Amino acid sequence: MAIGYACITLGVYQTTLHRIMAKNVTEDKLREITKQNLEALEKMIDFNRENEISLFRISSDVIPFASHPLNAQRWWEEHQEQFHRIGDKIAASGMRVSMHPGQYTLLNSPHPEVVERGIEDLIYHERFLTALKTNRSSKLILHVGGIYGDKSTAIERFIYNYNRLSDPIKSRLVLENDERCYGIEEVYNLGKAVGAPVVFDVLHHHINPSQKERTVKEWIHLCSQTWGEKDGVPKIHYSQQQLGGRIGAHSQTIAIKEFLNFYTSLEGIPIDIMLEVKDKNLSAIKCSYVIQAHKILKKSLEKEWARYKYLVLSQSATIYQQMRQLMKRYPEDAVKTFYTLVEQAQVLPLDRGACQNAGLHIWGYFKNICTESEKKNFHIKLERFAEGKTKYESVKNYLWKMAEKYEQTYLLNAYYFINDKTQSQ
DNA sequence: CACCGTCAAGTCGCA
DNA sequence: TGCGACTTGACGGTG
Repeated sequence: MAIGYACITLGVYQTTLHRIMAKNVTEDKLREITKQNLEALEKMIDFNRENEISLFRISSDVIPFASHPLNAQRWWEEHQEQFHRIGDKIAASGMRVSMHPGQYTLLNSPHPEVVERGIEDLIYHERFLTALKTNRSSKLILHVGGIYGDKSTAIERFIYNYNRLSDPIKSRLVLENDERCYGIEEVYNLGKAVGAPVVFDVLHHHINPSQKERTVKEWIHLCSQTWGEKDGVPKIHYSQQQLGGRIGAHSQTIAIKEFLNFYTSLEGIPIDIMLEVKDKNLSAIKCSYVIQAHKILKKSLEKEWARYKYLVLSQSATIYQQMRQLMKRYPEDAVKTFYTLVEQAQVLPLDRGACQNAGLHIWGYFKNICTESEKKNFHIKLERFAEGKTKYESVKNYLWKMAEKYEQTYLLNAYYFINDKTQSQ
């Protein structure tokens, strides 16, 4: 039973994936970005290991233009050493990694060239997971695709092209219900027909339910049976609706209460849960800690507190104090209370006073080591923010640059610096 | 340095 | 018939 997150690790230094635009592509730049992105991936894997996250979706963007004619490099050979090192870390920690080709990867398009590009993309993803020396429980998740005016023909085309795929690809492919075209019943039947396991996506199912009267738990149970022994623990996707967002938009964070209701309703069906949520690793750690609260060491929650504290302080000094006291007393239900307080802080509106206060606290790291002009610059920026003349981002950006310059590792891994305009308005 | 338009790909739905 | 949404934040050009 593992809980994981997808593609991006927030608030962890140098885990950004880099890109290049088609018009700027050169051999050297592709090579450089590939190397850099593999280094970033390694740092994400390190973070997951250090925080006991054993389920992770690797971004398709690690290799730029991976399945595009612009990139003819044999990256899996050129960067073999990096792949092996990352793969060893994954294996050593018992982490399960997956990949999820995007919305442009289609097996059932009526346009042959679209299908061929789709197959190329699957070859890329399979090659990536194999370069990491993962076994076939490392999955490639795929949607069925479009309807093109005639669903049954579209499904036939899917089956036809699925059967053209190589065995290594087929042994990794898993099908997922989507929010528009193919509901779980159709995907389940299709999975049965081609012999592919099925991932049940809770939010997609909610938006695009199948006709047949079955409960979520029954569907999850049925889908579990499509997973063979070598496919690993059956997996589902879980996300929550962003309030006020487009239907199907993923929420900023996973609300613990709602998650626990869902989790309890499963009554211990053995599954892995991939969270699809904007705050990524933050929710993955939160959810996995909350469902096994009694097993969580104080040390682990202290690590979380270290990452959250300035973010909380910038939202509310009161909640910050409550959490400080909580960590001091550390009562029986500390884990759940901790995240409940974090959630309370997250929904508060922007409070310039609290932001200013947090800025000053962080400035404490620099006030005795900085130059006069840095000191002056900071106070000007903070002042301008307090007067409502600039965004908090400009203060944060400045503090970030200072943290980098003076190598304040503690700050470089603080959630305070996560760029997210929606989080603090 | 701050700001903002653009981005490799396919399909669907709407004007 | 053509364009925006989907999703997303980094890139990269401009002032």
